[in-house]
Amino acid sequence: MSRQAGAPRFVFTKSAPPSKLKGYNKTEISITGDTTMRFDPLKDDFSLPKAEEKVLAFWDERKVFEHVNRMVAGRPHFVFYEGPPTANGRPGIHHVISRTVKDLICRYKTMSGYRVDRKAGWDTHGLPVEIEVEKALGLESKQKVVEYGIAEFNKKCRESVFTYLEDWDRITRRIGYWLDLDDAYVTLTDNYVESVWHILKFLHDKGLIYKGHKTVPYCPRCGTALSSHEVAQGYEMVKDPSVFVKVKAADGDFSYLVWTTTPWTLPSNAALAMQPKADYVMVEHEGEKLVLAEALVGQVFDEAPTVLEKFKGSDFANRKYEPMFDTFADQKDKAFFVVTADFVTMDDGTGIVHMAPGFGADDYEVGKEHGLPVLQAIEPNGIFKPDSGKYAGMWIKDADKEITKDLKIGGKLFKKEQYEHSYPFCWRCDSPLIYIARESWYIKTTDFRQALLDNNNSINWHPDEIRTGRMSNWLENNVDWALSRERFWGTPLPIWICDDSACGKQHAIGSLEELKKHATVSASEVDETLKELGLHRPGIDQLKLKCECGKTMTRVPELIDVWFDSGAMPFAQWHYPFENVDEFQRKFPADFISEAVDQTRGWFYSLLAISTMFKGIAPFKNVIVLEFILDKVGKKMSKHKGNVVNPFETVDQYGADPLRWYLVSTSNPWLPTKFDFDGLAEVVRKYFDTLRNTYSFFAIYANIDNVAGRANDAGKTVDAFLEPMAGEPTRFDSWISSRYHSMVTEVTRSLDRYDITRAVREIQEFVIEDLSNWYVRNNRRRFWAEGDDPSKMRAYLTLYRVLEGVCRLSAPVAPFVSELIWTELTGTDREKLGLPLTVHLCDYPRPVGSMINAELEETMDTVRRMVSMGRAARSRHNLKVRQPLSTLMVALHGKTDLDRLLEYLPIVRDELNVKEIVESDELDGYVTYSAKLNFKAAGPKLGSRVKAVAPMVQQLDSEKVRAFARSGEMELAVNGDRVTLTSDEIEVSRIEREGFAVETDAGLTIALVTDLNEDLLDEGFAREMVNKIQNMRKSSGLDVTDRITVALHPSDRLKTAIDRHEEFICRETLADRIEYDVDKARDGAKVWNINGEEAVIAVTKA
RNA sequence: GGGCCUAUAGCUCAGUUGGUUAGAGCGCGCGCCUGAUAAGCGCGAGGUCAAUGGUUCAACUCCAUUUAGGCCCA
Repeated sequence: MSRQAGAPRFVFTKSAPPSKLKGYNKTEISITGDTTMRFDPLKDDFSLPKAEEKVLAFWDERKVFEHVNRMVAGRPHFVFYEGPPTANGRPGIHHVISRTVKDLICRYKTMSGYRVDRKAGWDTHGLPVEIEVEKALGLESKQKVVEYGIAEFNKKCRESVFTYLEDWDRITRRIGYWLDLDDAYVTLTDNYVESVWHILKFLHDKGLIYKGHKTVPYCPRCGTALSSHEVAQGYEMVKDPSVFVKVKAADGDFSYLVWTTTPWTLPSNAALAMQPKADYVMVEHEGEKLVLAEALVGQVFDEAPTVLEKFKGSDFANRKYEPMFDTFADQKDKAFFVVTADFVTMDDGTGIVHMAPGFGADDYEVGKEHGLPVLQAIEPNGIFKPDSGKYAGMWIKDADKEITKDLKIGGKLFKKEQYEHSYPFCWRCDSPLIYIARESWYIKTTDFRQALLDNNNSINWHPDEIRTGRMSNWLENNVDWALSRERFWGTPLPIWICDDSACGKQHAIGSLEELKKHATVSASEVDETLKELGLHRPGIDQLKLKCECGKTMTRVPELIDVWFDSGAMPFAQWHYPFENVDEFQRKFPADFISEAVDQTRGWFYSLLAISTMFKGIAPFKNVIVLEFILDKVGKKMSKHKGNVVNPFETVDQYGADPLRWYLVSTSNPWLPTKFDFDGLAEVVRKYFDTLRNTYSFFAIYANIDNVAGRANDAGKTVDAFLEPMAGEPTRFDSWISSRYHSMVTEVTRSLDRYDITRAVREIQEFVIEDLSNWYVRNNRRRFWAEGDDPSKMRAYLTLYRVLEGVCRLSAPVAPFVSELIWTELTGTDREKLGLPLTVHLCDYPRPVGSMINAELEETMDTVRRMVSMGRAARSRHNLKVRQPLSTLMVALHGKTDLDRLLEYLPIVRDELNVKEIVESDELDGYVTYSAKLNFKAAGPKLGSRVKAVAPMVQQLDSEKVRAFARSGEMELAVNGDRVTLTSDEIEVSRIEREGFAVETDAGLTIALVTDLNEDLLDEGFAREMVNKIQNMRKSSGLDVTDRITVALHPSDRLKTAIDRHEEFICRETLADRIEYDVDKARDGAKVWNINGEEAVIAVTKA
């Protein structure tokens, strides 16, 4: 969207005549659209979500993100890596928290003087993508994909990965996550793949990539092996058949009792395994002789059978048996005998294990030792092979039943039960996984175990338990990385093997250039072959290499694990080492990353493993590990539970800032967060409304004095304009400044430690409690002063500075509201005045030590406590604050110095509406003393005598405690010993005696004198009158500055009071005069009961 | 089966190196205040700090076991 230079976007209106706007150009920077020379109070029809949209429009129009990036270009780098999501699913609420955390840290570091580049990234390969496309195309198996055509299929995959790109861009933008989406790294690009190839070649040429024959968890439906972290995601409790089979010995008149939970593997049986050291027995059961482990007899038989003979497992070694099925009858010479193996346990079953080396890791290993054949009656897709007899073409789970039935018919079934255990299913398609011996490529990560552990320890994990616990455990149990995948859409494994098996040479290709150099066809033919899909199947498969031996080489058919793609991003995002070598060096390793805890074995591991192997160091220094977001009752969010929170709707309703604030303030991001809309609404009410109202208060009064307009006329910032007019700071001003800087200390310290929640809570507490509920509340009157009263100007300046600081302080968390209020506050021509265009370019507040006055803060605490106690005393004695009382008596018990409090007593006087405050020891008469041992102080000194001393102290009578309170020392006899206790070791408390308005708290007792005389009553009536008139002003819709006329018909008692306080009443209510001819029927007239006296009151605009 | 985390008021969360009266906000009841605030203030009800055992003068806190939930690994 472009517009002509100088063309105004808004028309100047009403109270801001152009003549007053010399050198001012608020149109350039107005977010709210209020172009007048004033602070927009953000009142009335204010809507947070709408205001955020305006901020977004401002960011867009002024290209604020790009502007920020330009302005910080010369600064030191703070390196951030974006973990790439896949855009073939919709973004959810959990993406909002992860993006909030990332954005927050990046904004904080930017404001703290760093340059933070925020390169986006997209993960575009892998099985999840293929599954989606298969579903869309209705392809049910790998074979169907081949029939459909790999080229067409992969083209669809390439389109699919950006299906929801628009949603992702939209949520990213809407929640204010500043990310460079235009310069994203994309794992499917040739440049990216080429960098990955470079690393793979590096590893291959170091001998770290090998081809193994291993038993892998394999999804028959997806047609691929799964990595361990994929398998882990799919465990479920299921009931499987548990069958006990009688296997006839070939050399004796008995049967081995064999147990399995996978009957479909029985036709692929090659041997039986027994524990060599364990005891076995031969028992007689229904006329048959059965062999099983002695330890398991009780579990297998309901009634103990007769034991005929005892053996050791080793006694059966190498003894032949008759195969259960004739599928592999031709293997008779090599198979079907008993082996002994240590892995056989006595935990369950019969102690005799059915061995199918084709379908089990232990079976395979043991089989290799004993030279057993790998018998596989089924295809990897879970279907029985055509030559496997009657089961041919049958699905394994169906075959379970058939096989069991056949065993029964053949008299070979001993018994059949259901067995409940946890079994892995494919995390994508939910098919049961099978363990099957496959050829697969591996990376020897086990060679780096120690380096991985060391590098892991160099990382600051938040929380630290991940480093010491979960990640360390995982690394200690590291197994070689199963790299290859037998699929279609992914980075091809760049290894070519000579077609001549006698030669068998392998060649890993590390670049496109190298590929062209070694290809059997010309460079341009290579380009032509790869034109359509780049470095992907099927084009890449067609390219052959020339082998040194003169023959041709063919690429292996496999792709690589998609985790390798994302783990290679520190390098591949720059197309390193082919380009951007400097860029890479500046940005490796990362200072900060953040993802959810499920990435421990995913991205966190793949990053760490690749960087460790390739560069020897950890690829990131700090990481915040996020927990999941659960629903309100703590259940995991999932589509079929219908408890998924839609981030778009949530943001539209509540606003992005409250959502961000809520997510990071409600609990630490590394704890599971229970998402609750009520909590979110509370954040809006408690924090955002309070902050906005505090700002509005400033805006309303500052506008009455035309502060913004006059500052602009003077060509000054608001700050610089107010400063010379401001009087000396009051103690209140100094206090709020001190509190502000103390809070900044806490916030920056927390953020530097990545303790986001702590920081946000500090800000929130400060704004609500200190700024709004104490500073503004107690200083309102100063804002009402006429003219350029110095105290008022100081109050403006103080409040202005704190608000401006809070905006900068909260900008990383709440980027919209901060921007909105900050631009309003500084709303003259910021750039001309040397201010940044946006709050996000400001320096982050740093505490100024000289502004902090700990003593002042402590004293104010006491004052607040005093007020709070006074209110409690009034409340309990039913004394309204509007009724003045003569005297507040205060007794300070040593700890606080009254001299320090003196200056604040007017505050207390106002808050509690008393005429005078006196310090008095006389309070002793109003209270009863009691004492309690201070265990923390006295415990270490007294040790086990605590138990004896504590009740003695508690039982001291009021007089003794009072004496102690004065002397500060006490001697007690404990079991013959004399113990001296000092004032630190005993807590004295005072309890109000019946009939007095007394409150007491540590170090402080107050008493209200509750006697009322005529003068006090008169003043009480006058205050009531003011209150009623103010209420009527408000309800009749008068403006706060309108002058009024008051018409009254009071009782005689009231009239006396009004006469004596007429001036006070008029001043407080902005009344020009009070008339005494009120017509009860007149519009707006109301009858009030005032402390038992009646009055008719009417209010009209003068 | 193993590792890590979590369990505190009806709800969401604090709780320092162990110290006896376990706090806050929301919600609830009563009262007050209001010339910024859909706010605020005061009082009240509401807790076997998941359970059991141990260490200690003293345990929400440290140790062990158990239960429930979460994540990860088998």
